[in-house]
Amino acid sequence: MKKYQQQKPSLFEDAIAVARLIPFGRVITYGAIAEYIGAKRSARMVGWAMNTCKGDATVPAHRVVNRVGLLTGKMHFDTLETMQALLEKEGIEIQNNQIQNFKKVFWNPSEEL
DNA sequence: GACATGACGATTT
DNA sequence: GAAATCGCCATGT
Repeated sequence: MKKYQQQKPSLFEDAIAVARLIPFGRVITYGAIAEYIGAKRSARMVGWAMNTCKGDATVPAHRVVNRVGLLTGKMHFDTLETMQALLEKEGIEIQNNQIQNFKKVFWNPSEEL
């Protein structure tokens, strides 16, 4: 069995849980998730969590980008265009692997959840 | 069992 | 103000 499925909620589970809550047409940063789950300095783990759950289609990892709106994790998808394509499908403008209206589409769980 | 690494971000020099 | 460094937790080797 996978270790991260432990009964005790870990940063990974929480990070994944938050990622699952990202509404359509919105994005969030690794740091925001980390901060929301109480692991401000663990933005890395959020990305790692996405990697572990990358086989899980219920986790919209494409809506998670780094703090500047850069699609840093696109290389972990099936193809390099998968992530951007999904985001554009949701009405998010992307240019040069970077979200343009990042501030507008940014989803703050503390305010909107 | 120990060492190195990984979708990042903030702090310090 | 820019560059270098630390922190964080889990996974893979």
